[in-house]
Amino acid sequence: MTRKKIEIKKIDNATARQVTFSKRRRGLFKKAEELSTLCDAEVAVMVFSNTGKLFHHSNSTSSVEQVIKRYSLYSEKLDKLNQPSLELQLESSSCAMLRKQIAEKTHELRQIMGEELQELDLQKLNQLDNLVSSGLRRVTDAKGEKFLNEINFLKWKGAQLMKENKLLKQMARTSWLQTVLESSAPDICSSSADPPQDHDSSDTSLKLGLPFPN
Amino acid sequence: MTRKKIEIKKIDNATARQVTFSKRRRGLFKKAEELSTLCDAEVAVMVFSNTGKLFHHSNSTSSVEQVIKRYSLYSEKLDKLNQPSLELQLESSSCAMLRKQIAEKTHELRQIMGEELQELDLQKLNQLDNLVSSGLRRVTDAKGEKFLNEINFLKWKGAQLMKENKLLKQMARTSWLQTVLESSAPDICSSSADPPQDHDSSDTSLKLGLPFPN
DNA sequence: ACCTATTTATAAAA
DNA sequence: TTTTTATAAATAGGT
Repeated sequence: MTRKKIEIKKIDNATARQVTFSKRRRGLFKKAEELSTLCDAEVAVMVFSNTGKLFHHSNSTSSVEQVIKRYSLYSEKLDKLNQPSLELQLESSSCAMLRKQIAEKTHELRQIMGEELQELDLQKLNQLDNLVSSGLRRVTDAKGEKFLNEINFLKWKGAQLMKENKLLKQMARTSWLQTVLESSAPDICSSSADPPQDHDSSDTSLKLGLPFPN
Repeated sequence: MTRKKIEIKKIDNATARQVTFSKRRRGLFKKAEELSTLCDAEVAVMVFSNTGKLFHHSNSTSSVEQVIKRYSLYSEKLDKLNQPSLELQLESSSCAMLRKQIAEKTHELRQIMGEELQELDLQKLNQLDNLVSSGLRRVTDAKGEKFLNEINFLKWKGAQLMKENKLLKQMARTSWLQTVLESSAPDICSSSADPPQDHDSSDTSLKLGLPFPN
């Protein structure tokens, strides 16, 4: 654009092209800077040379990254381009895989619960039957064992309480006797004879096998 | 930059600023276009006006998005900015949710198959037992029905084949008789008496209830 | 990288 | 916004 007007088309001479690239790139960045300063605008410029080298510029108050981020808010296309990029692709595909796995497991669960069986052939049905049977056997066994354990524990606890109770009863009688012996008033006998009866009733509940005396 | 040289600082007059913004923006984009054409470069320019409006430009052979994508390959920062952005965040959290769901379903399946039952209390175990029982009942029922259907179908098919066979036998006898009557050589009788015996043997297999005569 | 003739961009005004 | 126009800025080609 001086000495001679040039046509705007690719410069054939590689050296000339490189020189022009440098000059005009600087000019472009300068113009960008001026625009952002004069008009209080946010400007970012990205340039890749034909050799693949990257040059970029943005106004001092923001980075190219910030401008790109802001740009992405305006562009639906950018999301589409970014989505299948690098780890996002993996993330997305892993998500799809996870969904598939869930679908499979859900289906498996349903078949085990006796739904959606039409698609299975005789052999598969038989296998499923065996599978669920063995599962049920294990669950039932576990249940039986746990119930037995619980029952045994309760029985043992009952027996313990019964023993304790017996002991307490004896002690109560003894202390009552002592109280009687220590005290010189004979008329107390009839009124303090009731408490041991309470002990008896709670003992009865234990003998009937109820979990707790109260 | 004509009529009067201006200082490069924010233009106070809003109208003048808007005019300059339009003109210089166009100038910037033109310069960008020229640079890309002359030097075979990839150029993208993004501009946000102080009012928040977006303008952008890129050379005709590529989009701003493409340039941003290429730029992001050079910038580690960009990934960090894009990763926690919009739907990717959702994607990531949904991924976590999906993983959780899979873990739950897997656990459920294992418990149904009689594993990892220690954590269940008596009531839960009983519920699980009932659940698996009802599932097994449905599976077993489905299996029984399917087997019966298959057996009935095979029986019916066998009966059909038996009928067909009988018919073929009759036809064969008839045609053999005709052959005998038509031919005047009496010594053929003994040698051509064998084929009907083959028919008989296949009949026998059907009568025994084997699925197919061969 | 510098020079400079010439083209381009653009500030101010309409 | 766009056009006009005088002038500043950018730059092609040469060194």
